[in-house]
Amino acid sequence: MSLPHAILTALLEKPSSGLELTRRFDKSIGYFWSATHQQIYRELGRLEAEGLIRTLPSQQPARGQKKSYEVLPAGRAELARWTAAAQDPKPQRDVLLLRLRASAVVGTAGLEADLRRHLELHRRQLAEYQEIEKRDFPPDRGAPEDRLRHLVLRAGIDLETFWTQWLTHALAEFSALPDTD
Amino acid sequence: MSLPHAILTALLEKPSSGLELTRRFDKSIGYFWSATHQQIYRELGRLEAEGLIRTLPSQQPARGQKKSYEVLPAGRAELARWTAAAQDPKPQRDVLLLRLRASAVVGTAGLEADLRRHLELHRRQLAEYQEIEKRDFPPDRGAPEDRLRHLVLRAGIDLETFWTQWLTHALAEFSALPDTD
DNA sequence: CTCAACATGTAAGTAGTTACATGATTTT
DNA sequence: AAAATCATGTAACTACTTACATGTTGAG
Repeated sequence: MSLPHAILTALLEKPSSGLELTRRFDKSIGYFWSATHQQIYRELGRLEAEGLIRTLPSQQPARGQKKSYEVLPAGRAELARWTAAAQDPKPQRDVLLLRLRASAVVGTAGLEADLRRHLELHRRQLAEYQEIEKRDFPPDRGAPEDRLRHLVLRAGIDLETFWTQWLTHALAEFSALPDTD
Repeated sequence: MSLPHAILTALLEKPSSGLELTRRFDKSIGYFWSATHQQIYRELGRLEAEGLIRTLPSQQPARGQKKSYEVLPAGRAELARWTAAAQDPKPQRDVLLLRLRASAVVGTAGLEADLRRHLELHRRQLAEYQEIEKRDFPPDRGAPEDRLRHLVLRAGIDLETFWTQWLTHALAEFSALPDTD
């Protein structure tokens, strides 16, 4: 049950319409919680039905017409409750590691090329994060909210750094491997 | 569509029954692809219907009675195909980072305790991985399959190392933060 | 003979994905 | 007036989760 809370956070940062939220989920929040526009519209409907958000006044609801939402006090309270509540980490799911393990059994043919591709993708993502860090988080210590957001970005940067290093190491191992296929 | 391939890999490593697979998914493969026994039984049924696996001969199927499976040639071929096929990395989903971002808006009350708990969990997981590394992967270079499996374990170790470091850093930031709640 | 542990399964619900539908507004 | 883009939505499907059901085997 995280998508509704991701949306509440985004709406508290700035009231938005469904499509605007979708765009913001394509960057920023979407870096660690992705969502499609279908998910978002459905969830906006639910949140409104539960009285956690409402459409901005002075907007007639109509298909094809923009409809912006804002968070109600009950929504903010629910978000605070959820943020503070203990939650166990979800078990990892990583397809690439699974494929590597499978390749130990059925051979590594074809896998190396995709590792290379992933390395390139992670390098690009890392560069994008570093760009954001340079732009939005100058070295002087900012307001507490900014320091928290910087922490989140740091996690993204460090994770992408891990992947680029690990993939580089994996590719080096691959080239030292006899062709097993 | 990764679960069936995780199961094929596990069965190729060693023919097993549903419960045995469940146990192995609680460690080893489950470290990066978790699954419950319900998922596994359902998937075993599908894989058998598709002709990718079969029950070991000399076993009468009966409820409550152990039923072991082995991979058929078609199953091995499908696993090899899937391993070699290019796949985009799935977008990240991390609840803890989402909660941290929410805390920038609704306050950090309660979150610190859970960060501490997560740090402890990741430390334990890291210790477990390092134990496995010491036991199963001695420093001399083993067979190619072992080197591939070691690579997978290295990813687990490095990821847990990242989390312990990042959480330590985050907690240090927290204690330097004014109470915003 | 009862109880715990082993073993396989069914049912119902939630979350996420993919494909498609429809109206409104702006551009050419 | 046609095409592109903006904007909101429906429908169907797949994967995963949670709760429960049922039979078998071995220990005390």
